[in-house]
Amino acid sequence: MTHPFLRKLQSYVHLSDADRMWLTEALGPPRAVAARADISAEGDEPRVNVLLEGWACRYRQFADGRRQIVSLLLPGEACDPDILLLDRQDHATGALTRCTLAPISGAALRALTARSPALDYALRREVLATASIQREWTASLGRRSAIERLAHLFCELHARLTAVGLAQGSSYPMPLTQSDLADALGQTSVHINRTLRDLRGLGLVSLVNRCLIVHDPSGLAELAHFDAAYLHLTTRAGRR
Amino acid sequence: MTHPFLRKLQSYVHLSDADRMWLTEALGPPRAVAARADISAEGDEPRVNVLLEGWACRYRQFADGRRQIVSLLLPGEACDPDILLLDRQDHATGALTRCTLAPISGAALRALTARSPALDYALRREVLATASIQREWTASLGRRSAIERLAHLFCELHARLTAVGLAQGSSYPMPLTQSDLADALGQTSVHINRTLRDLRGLGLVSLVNRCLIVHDPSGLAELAHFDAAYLHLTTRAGRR
DNA sequence: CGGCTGGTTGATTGGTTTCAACAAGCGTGG
DNA sequence: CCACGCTTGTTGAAACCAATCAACCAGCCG
Repeated sequence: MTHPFLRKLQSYVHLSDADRMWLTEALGPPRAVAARADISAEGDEPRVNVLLEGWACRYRQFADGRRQIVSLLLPGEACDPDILLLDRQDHATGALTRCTLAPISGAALRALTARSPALDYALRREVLATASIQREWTASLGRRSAIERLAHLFCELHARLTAVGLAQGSSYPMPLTQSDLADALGQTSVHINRTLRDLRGLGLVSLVNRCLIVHDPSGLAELAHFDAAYLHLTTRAGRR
Repeated sequence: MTHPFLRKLQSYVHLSDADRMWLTEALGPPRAVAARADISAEGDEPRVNVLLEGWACRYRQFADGRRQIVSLLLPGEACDPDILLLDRQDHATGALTRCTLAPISGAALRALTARSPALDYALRREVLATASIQREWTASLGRRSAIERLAHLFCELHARLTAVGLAQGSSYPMPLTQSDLADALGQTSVHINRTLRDLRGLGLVSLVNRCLIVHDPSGLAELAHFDAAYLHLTTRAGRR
């Protein structure tokens, strides 16, 4: 059974059978985390976890209750391996749905990258892609309107989920609540609701049963000015 | 003469004399870039440059002219070394003032990290700090009000400039125009102007002659809810 | 049944943008 | 030398996008 972490890394580079075996062996015993529970808190000792199932996020919470989701973590994604260099985490990680995640120890990680140049490359590239996504979010929050922002996120999620084989054609699971979307896009849930209605009214998407259906992918991409280059997925693997 | 790149890396970890020599030797011949000129464009072949003098930024420019400055680069900072793994840049880099920068080749970089664990650590830590700053900017753009955002940026710049020895006490050079600030904070220059006036009215800062004077550092930090932890500067070196 | 979460809609407020005009500084060229 | 254009900063008035406040509904679960 190929897990999404393999799929994700293979969207960057071809992995040999040995690579795949090593990578799978490096994962510790998976553990489950309840929806809405914290995976790690600010100030914790850093640890590297790979998300095998479910959606999670990095977030910052302010004293007065305001919350900003800083990045979304989808199945097959991990937190930055280099984070082990720090002695305390600078942000919290939370489960948005029920999640299962597998730890990788620092030693296992070092062994992996020492053994396989391909894995080393794939892991570094994952870090670069994460940074690039973070920059794109910065640009979105700074300069895109509400409807562009939401459309852009939907496009991004479509591409990222497709890369790990979790999208069915032009629709995909959408477990986020409107509040979660609001916290990710720097808005209120009320306004997300209205923007969602507008997108529906334009015939671009509909959201039923926690599942997003993109009726007009190119229309959505055009509205959002979406260009998938920043995700750094290799087109072949990324497409399917 | 110690250059700011040394200062910056030493704010993370102690470097031996050999480390300092190796690092200095790794830098190629410095070149000057005019203010407002591009250092690299989207789609360029990636190269690692260290900024020795002047301020620069990473930015994204949309087709309709909207611009978002995604991160600021201060003297002593470099672009992500791992970027060499990619075949095209996903963002543009521009000089905000006249800059001088020195290239580091991939080979020189590999030699450095192979020779010195301290340098390897410092460079990785620089990457982590950059990522952390990027997350903080995301949080700022998403959830902070105009005045908090500006105050937070001023606090951040004070800490970062202090780390490379470019702040004089509680004031520092501020070469950014109000338009630049607007593009960094996701606002219009008109509103930056008004927000600046508000900060001045509160007696927190004043901005004269391209130099920012912080009259009430703790008041400014309190308004911004600023906590320097995310910069990952070691306190001693960071303080000076 | 009652309480809770998540979604929906309307009315109102308010922070920020947009548009517009103008002043100050500064380099350039006639 | 001064006129001119250009950039940067400043301020006012109006328009607008999104937040806030509030009410209500549906589904779910103890």
